[in-house]
This record gives sequence, structure tokens and C-alpha cells, in this order.
Amino acid sequence: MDVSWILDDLNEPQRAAVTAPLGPLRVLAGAGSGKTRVLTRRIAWLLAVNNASPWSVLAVTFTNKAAAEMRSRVEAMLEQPLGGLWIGTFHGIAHRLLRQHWQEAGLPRAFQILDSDDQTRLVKRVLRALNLDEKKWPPLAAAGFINRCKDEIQRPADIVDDRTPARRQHQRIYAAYQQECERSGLVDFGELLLRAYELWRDHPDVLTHYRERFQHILIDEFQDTNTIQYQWVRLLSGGQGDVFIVGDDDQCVYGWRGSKVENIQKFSDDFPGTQTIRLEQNYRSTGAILEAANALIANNAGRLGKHLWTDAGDGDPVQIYAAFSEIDEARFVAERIRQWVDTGGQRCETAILYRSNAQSRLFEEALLGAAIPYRIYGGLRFFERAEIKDTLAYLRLVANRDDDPSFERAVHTPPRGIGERTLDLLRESARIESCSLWQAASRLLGGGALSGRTAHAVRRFLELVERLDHSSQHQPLPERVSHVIVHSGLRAMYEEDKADKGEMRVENLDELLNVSARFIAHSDPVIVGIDPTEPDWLNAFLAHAALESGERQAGVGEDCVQLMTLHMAKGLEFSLVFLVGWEEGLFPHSRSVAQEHQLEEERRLAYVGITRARQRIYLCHAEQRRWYGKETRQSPSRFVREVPEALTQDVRSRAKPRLKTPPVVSPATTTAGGLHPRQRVRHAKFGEGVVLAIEGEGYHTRAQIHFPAAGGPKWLVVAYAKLDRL
DNA sequence: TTACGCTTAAACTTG
DNA sequence: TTAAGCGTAA
Repeated sequence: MDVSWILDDLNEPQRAAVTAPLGPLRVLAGAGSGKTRVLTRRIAWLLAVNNASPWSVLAVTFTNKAAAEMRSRVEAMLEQPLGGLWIGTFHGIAHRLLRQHWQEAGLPRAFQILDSDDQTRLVKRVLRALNLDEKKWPPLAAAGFINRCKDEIQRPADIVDDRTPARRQHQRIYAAYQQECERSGLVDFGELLLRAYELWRDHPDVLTHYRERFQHILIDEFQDTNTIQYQWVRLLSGGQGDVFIVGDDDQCVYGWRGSKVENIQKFSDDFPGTQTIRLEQNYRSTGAILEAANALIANNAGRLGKHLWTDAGDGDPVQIYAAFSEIDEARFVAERIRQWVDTGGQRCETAILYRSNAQSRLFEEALLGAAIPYRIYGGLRFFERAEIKDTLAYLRLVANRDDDPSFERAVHTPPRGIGERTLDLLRESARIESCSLWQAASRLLGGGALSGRTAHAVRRFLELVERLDHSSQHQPLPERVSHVIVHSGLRAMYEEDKADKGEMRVENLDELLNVSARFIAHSDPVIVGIDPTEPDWLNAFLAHAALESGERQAGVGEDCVQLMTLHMAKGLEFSLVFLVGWEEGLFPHSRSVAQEHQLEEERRLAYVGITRARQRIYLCHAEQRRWYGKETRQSPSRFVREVPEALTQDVRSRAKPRLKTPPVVSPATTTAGGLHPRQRVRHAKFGEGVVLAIEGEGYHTRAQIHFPAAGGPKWLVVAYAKLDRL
């Protein structure tokens, strides 16, 4: 069989991984080494060469976006839709299993998913019910404890009593919280995984079915798996079989969330006969960038070991800019971006990467001032916006009256005369009767326990939800959503809110309508992870809203400078990268320097940042910074010093490049690129033109070119401008 | 019950 | 600096 279409453009180790015999295989894939390519080709190889059925393949990715991309790539390669193939995140797959086996898993059929925001609110409620002071027992800490337990496969009963009051109290909170969830038919993110794990552990027939089905398991970003995900894979595979894992221990940056680098390290112990393949050739960055990254990460102990290399040439040295202040830093970045764009660079090929979201504001201002379009990733995503969550709360009540968190949210938005006192009454009654708030409200109304005015308000609310349900029950999803937006009074409430962001919120409500329409039109039930026969689209849509929190901002396709945190940048690449705020206390963050393993995680984050760059990189730090309203003197991050001086160039002192070999950019754009006056060239944006003059040499060569289509002559740095000679 | 002004504290973030 | 939480007035 001709398999060249799968293997042709792969290097040796990549090919070895794609064609490896069935069995446990670990691919250690460095940044930019073609990891995604290897994964998709492996799936194609299994299907086309091994004649595996799509039905027998399970692929796990880190995000929903990656899952969608992988599916479309494989389908494009094989030129057919692959319905039976399961691709998704651990959570998406767990959810799908639980929808299918809700009875065995001990869940109500219409169970709903709690996002972390909902979870924190619920924990707060539990704290109040237990009469605990929120100051002494911060809800976020309690929620963190619960999530850590679930990640470690621990139910309240499994928690070892170490006789510390804090742990005992947290265990109590966990138990009460869990009881609440079960009474309300709610499942948080950790619970999705834990239930799915218990489903297999406690139901051998179900496990056997999936073991026989999933002959091929592939997992991406394995360095970011946590304990339960690892154990779940072991359970499914039985510690053997065709398990293909890909990861990079140097890019594990989610330790604070339970990820265990050890998982990728100990995989070979738990899966006997594991083959390990290293992908070390980097196709992304220049030599100087890679060497900087290699030198930095070498300061970490206990790595699996890997040395990235490239045959692309050294490229520019790493630029280091010591700014006077945080304002100077932002101004400098904006100015350099301006230059880059003026010389033909694209804005969307540029990224400003920072440690924490709070740093973005100054760059926004500087870019705004320089009239450079930008896009910020971060902040609230679509399904996390207040107005959207308000609407979803009504929809969830429509789906399930016993959903207490949704009851609490909907009952006082918009305000309808039911306040804290009435709610306390309902909560107390619900606690005594151990029933839901909805049931408590009905009972209190029936028993005449409420005063006339309050009773009226509560009755109207209950009737409203009933009406929302019944009058739209047999209508398509978008109509139901629209019905809720209007008749809940949410739309009117936000329309009146002229001062604030009311207008935008109304737009978002309308957008929710569009989202629900698109969900019906485009959703492939297989991808969404629901049983295709599931008749209730409302439940499916609500699950979608919880699991896939949506794009952060519109305007994806525009040519904008990209602003995001280092975490978000993992997996992305840009020609020009600014790593800003490299100062002690900021990065590494002051809370991370005390513990060695946390410091190492910060260093991995720095490594991720550096390896995002293809051509040119700037490390920036400010000597003085206004932080939380106070002026502080800052010293450069230790990570700046960990980049060998031979690879760097200081911008401010205007020192000569210290790189011994003359900088080479890339074969296609070397020096003058064979340009001479009167030469005809083509530029991606400006069209055809004629070279008028050449100036400078080496990397800095500039050419003055007359572009009739762009209205006259322009100076372009040849190395950046990607000119085609004609 | 709701709205407003004062105090306080402050990563990264996917499902 | 900003955003969220809390106490007090309308």
C-alpha cells in the first residue's frame, strides 16, 4: 500500500513514532517539534494501514479547541467523516460516558454541570449552613480542597484524619457540599472525572465493554494529566495495549492545578514494554532562541532530558531591554511593534506575553496610543458573563427545579422583592426538610408561613418558571431561549441599565440566541459528547455551555497584536515575541520562589514563553514599577541571567551583538536577498514594486522600494519583508 | 429590600 | 490600581 501521503514530510523520529508497532509508546516532543502532526498521522496510520475501525480509537486532548482541530485534520486527511472516533478532553469524554450510563453512575438523567463559579457559590452556601465564618474558612480554599480531593480520587470517607482542625473542617465542608450536589443533581468538573472513574471501577461489565471497544488510546499533553486522569487511563487500558502518549515534561505548567509531571516519567513503569521516542528537531525557532531556552531549562533538576536543535541558523540574538519604568516598557514594546509593521511585519505575528492578566492594561494603553490594533485574551469568556449566566440559571431551573444554585441566582435577578431575609427563610426550611429551595418555597406558600407581600413575590416567581417551561416546552431550543430572555425580565432589566454596560449585555443576550441556533444547526452530537438519541436539546445545550466556555472575544480573524498570559500561549507560535515584566517577584512570582518545585514550574513557564518565538524575541524588565498603587524598585528576573550572555544583546546600552557568527535570519531572507536597484519585487501586502536603493548590511539591510499600489516608496528591512524577486 | 459608599486585598486557569 | 465585600441609609 502507498503510505507516502502519511509519512512523506516526516523526519526519522516522527516517522518511527507514527509507524511504531502497537503497544505502549511515549513520545517526548519538544516545543515546535511537530507533536500535533505526529498525533494526527498516527491516527491516520492506524485507520488506513492497520485497518483499525474509527470506533476503536479514543483520543484525548487538553482543550476542546484542540479536539475540534484534531478531528478536522484527521477527517481532511482521510477525506471522510469519522463519526465513531472519540476525540475530546478528559472532561468531555467523562461527561459523554455519564450521559450514557447515568443510571449505573447513580445520577439523575437530567444532571447539570457546575462550573467553578457555581461551585464557589455553592461552597459559600454550605459554609453558611454549617455556621462557619467565611473569614476563617475562605470559600475558595474550601473549594480548592474539594477539587484536590477529587483529583486524588478521594471521597470524604477516604480522607485520612491527620488530627489538624483545618483538615477536619474541610472534610466536613466537602461532605456537606457533596450532599448538596447530589440533592440538586449537580456535578462539578472534578466530579465528572471521579464519577466516570467509579463507573468503570464498580461496574466491570461497563469497563469490559469499553476495554474491548477502545483498542487504541492516544493522549496529548500528557505532562498535564493529574492523578485521576492517569488512573482512569490505567483502568481503561488495563496497563497494557496500544497507548500512545505525547508530552513534554519541560512544558508542565499546571502543577498548581494538580498536574503531575511524574505521570509522564513513571508511565514506563506502569506500562511494561514502553518504547520512548524523542522529537528534538525544532522547526519553529532560530538557533539563538532555542539555545536560550535550552540553557534556561537546564537549571531544572529531574528532567527526562531533551536537547532541542534546529538547522535554521543562529538568527538574531535575544534582545534584552531594561526599561526605566513599566510605562517605558510598554512604550518601548509599542514602538518596536510599530517598526515591525512599518517594515512589512504582520501584527497577528506579534505577541506580548505576561505572567498575570493585571499587566495587560499598560500595553493596551500604549498600543491604543500608537493606533496599533490588538486583541487581549483573558478575562471573562462568553458563557461566564453575568447576563449569560443569569439566562442559563432560568434555563436550568426549567430543566430541573431542584437546582438550588440556579434558584438562588434567578430569584433576585431582576430584583423582584425577594431579598436576603426571605431567602434565609427558604434555606432554613429546605435544610430542615432536606429538600430543594424550590420545594421549600412551594411548601411555605402552601402552609401560609409567609407574609402577604413576600408570599405574593415568591408565588409570582414560581409561576414564572412554570410558565417559562410550559409555554415553550415543545418549541425548538432557540425559541425557548428567546422566550426565557424576554419573559424572565432580564432583557428589560439590561435595556434600562443605560449607565453601565447595559447595551453590551443586551447584545450578548441576543448573541446567546444565535449561539443556541448555531448549536442546533452545527452540532455534531458525537463531538458535543451527547447521545445522538438524546431528545432533550436543552440539557445538551446547558452541558455545552458549562464544558465549552466559549470564545473570549470577537474579531478573531483581524490582523491584531496578541496579548495574553504565558499560560495561554502554550501551543501557539509567533514571529515576534515580547516577554515582559521579567522581574523578581513578578516573574518568578513572589509566591513561587520559596519552594523549589514551584520555582521550577515558573522556569518551565519561562521556557514555554521563549519557545513561542520563531524569529525574534525581546526580554523586558523595568527597573521601577508602580504595583498596586505603590512605587517599587525591581531587579531583573533570575531567568534573564540564566540566558547565556553570548546569546543576548542589550537594547538600551546599544552594545554590539555578542553573537560571534554574523546573524543569519533564514535562508529565504538572508542579507540583501540578492536585491539590487531597479530589481522588480513582490510584497504580500503592497503588491509589486521596484527597488530604488539598498542600505546597510547583514541583518539590518534595508531597501527603498516603490510600490505603485501602496502609493509610493517605502523603506523595508529586507529580512522582515518577505520579498519575492520577480 | 435595595443602593451606595467605604474598606480591603491582590497568580496563572481548563475543563 | 481595581474589584469585590460589607455596613449603613433611603
